[in-house]
Amino acid sequence: MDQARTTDAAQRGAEQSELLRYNPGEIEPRWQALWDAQPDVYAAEPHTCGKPKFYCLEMLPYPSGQLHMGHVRNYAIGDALARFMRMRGYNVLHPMGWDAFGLPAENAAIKNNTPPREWTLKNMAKMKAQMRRIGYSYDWAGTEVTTCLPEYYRWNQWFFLKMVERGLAYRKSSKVNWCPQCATVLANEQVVAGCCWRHEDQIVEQRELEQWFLRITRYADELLDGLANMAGWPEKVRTMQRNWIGRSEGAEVEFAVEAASSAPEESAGITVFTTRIDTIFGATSIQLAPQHALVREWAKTDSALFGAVDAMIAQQKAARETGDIGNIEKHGVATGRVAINPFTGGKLPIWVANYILADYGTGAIMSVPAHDERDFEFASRYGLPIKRVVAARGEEDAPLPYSGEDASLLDSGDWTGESCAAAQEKMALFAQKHGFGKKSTTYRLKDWGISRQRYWGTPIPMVYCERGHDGLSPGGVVPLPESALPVLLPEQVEITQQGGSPLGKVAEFLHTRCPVCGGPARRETDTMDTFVDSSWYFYRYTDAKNALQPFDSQTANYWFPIDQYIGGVEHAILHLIYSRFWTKVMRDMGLIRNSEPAERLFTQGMVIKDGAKMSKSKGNVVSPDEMIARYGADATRMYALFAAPPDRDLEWQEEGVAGISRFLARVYRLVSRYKVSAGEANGKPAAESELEQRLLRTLHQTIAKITEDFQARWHFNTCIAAIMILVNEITGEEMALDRGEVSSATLAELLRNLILLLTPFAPFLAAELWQQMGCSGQVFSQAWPVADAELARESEIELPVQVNGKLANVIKLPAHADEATIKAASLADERVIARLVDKTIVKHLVIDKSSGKLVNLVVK
RNA sequence: GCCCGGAUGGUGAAAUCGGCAGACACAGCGGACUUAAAAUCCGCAGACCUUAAUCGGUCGUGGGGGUUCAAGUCCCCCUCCGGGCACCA
Repeated sequence: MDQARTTDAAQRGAEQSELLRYNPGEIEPRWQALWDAQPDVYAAEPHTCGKPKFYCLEMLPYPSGQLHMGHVRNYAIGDALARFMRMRGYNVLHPMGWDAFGLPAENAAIKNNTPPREWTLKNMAKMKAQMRRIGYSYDWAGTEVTTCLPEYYRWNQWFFLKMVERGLAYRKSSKVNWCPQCATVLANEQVVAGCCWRHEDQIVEQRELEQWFLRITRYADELLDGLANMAGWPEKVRTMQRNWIGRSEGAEVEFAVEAASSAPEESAGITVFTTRIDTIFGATSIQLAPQHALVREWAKTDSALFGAVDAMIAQQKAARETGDIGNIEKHGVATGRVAINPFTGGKLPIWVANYILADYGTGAIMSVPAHDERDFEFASRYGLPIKRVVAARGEEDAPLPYSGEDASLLDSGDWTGESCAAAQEKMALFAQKHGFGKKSTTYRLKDWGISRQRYWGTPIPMVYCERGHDGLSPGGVVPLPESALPVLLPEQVEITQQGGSPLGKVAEFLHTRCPVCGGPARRETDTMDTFVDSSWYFYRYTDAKNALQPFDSQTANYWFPIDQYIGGVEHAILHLIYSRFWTKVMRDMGLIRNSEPAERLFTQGMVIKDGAKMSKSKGNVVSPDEMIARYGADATRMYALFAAPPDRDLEWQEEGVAGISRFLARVYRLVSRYKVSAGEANGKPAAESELEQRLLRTLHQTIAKITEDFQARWHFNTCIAAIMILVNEITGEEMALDRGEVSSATLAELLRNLILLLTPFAPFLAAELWQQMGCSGQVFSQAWPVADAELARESEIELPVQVNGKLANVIKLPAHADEATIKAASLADERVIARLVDKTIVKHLVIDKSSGKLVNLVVK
């Protein structure tokens, strides 16, 4: 029988292999051309359509010119979801665009002598063609946003002016990362281990420059507190943002400085920031950052101090530049001055130390060696006293330093015996009441410096009035009126790596008139950080062609918040914090109602090859084009979903793509072979025979599994495995199908639903087979199949029987068997009986859970 | 140092609630078909012991302990890998 069957199948395979060969290279471009010819094929419907809305968003790419596997995976996930939601009856917005400003375009310009705009637009066209070839269901015609075009970046300028008005954009002098080889400022994310991302041996310098900043710190508390309610975001991302914002609640305390003999009139105090005011009775010195104003003052008349301070600043700088600031060896020098502890009246020596940061807190600390590891290390080195003032109950002699807070105070005056938490509160209030301190909160988050000395970015719409005219703010800095927008980025610009911002060398751009007094003025020649572009692009998608506003509020309010945002975890901090900030600003401007941009965020894993992230330098890059040429787009994207769950890293193995391609070929042959008999179907599918019952049962179990998974776990790998099981089961019965043992209506039901289940994963093949089956309409517009629980139900169960927790046998029973039947059956089994010889049954457990039944016999 | 992830066959992985470990694939092996190959189809496949072969048995989810009738899953300790933060007062 098996022999006959094998032979038969082999012959059938041979005879049909030519005729029914799956040829994605022919099928896919044919359907692509058809869809490309219908610009609105994936367009969202009007808000009045009555369907629930679903905004499915994937992070927009930088147009490097080549789609990489990370993109393919990211977009395959989003596209599967978008297609599923459409079939589930949602009005789906699924847009795509280009994060088109940025340094690579300038580097390419220098290298190839191609204008950045030309290079960028060419790359976009190339990548768009790649995306269309893969069959992603984007509404290109309705939504495509290109951030380097004035239709978009004019609104960056508009928002900037609004922020100037609201006091959210300001100019100040600040330290920036500077790469001498690139001759430009680098964004923080472009500094890798203290070096330039493009020149790995080039240490990034700190330069002092006048910069534009956005006051993101005004929203620090809201950005932090909001994280608590963002259940749809991964905990990991929320934690990273919490760390990044770095809120520390504590107190500021003012220490008076005792007049020194050399300067009897001196009176300035030192304000320290501390989160542990409860330990103040244990303070044994004051430590100042080397850049502290008082230190600078004292060093003027103290050359020894001056030299020491200079050395410490150099050490800090070096450590910061090599990324070793955390490991700097602690050094300090006593100033000979003395501060007064306002709580105890005690005298504390004032030191300058290289481990104190000038730009955090107040640049000054009270040193409590007994309860802070760093202070302990420092005090031990320099022989400063160490005084215990906090201990957990019964641990008064535990070794120091002890930095726990689940403890109470010792030797702390009126506060002795208080818990740390209570003392922190009470002592801060006490300090406030007596005028030498207050509660205070500091943040790690700094205001967002957006100035870039680059050409290929959004011009900042400000001018500097040369007459010293004072428009709104001091120094002749004048915002342009809205009517002057957009400030166009000039086209013919010589891009070099010398002499500051390239725009400064374009005379017709640089020289302008002051909008207030009409006098000669100079334009701002820096451009905006590209993270500005990506902070609000997803609002523009909802109304991409609006020439009068960034977007229509009503439209945005219909679509927002984004229901699902999908992208790489590498954007967890910068892009995703800036986007949240921008959303809050727009809300406060009255443009939108939502406070957060995205309800749910999904971060997919990286694509790995040979154990490492794909990169040119490692030479392990797999080109999507090559995969598509060899196996087709359906196989390539389906493999990206099959090889691992989407949140995990994925090891790219070409053999796996080939495997998926073989699977799709089997589906193709199956449908091609039975489409005629299925096509003749009339009447309802019926589970008449046992075989029909079995096939329909698997079908409905598969439908249920995939439907559920799309709404919860997104384990598309097991969804695809379930489809494979269904296909294996049907093809395993081809002999029976050939003998007509399954009604054509049931066959049609099986094949049609199989195609529908494949649609989110392999849209080309699904479209082709849907048509071959003679079904009408676009397959992706069909309703998603609904699982019939009745048909999915098993008639028979496989009951594992354990003896002392070890499997003895698996016995078959009718699904409806009651507990008595199960017990009897489990005791009647030979293999079980064999294990019960000379034993006494202590317990006879029958476990009945939704996941299945199980028997365990506990014997002695 | 602190905070998140992760570790399961030769490989990618599955096991959603504590209930049959290894579904589904890849690679491999054997067979059918073929002059041959490709393609296709059928089958085998965690390790070890036992056996002529079956049957059967033991062990097995990074390591060690624990809870439980039952642990990949829960608890405690540890190792290694990946990521984030880091003299942040």
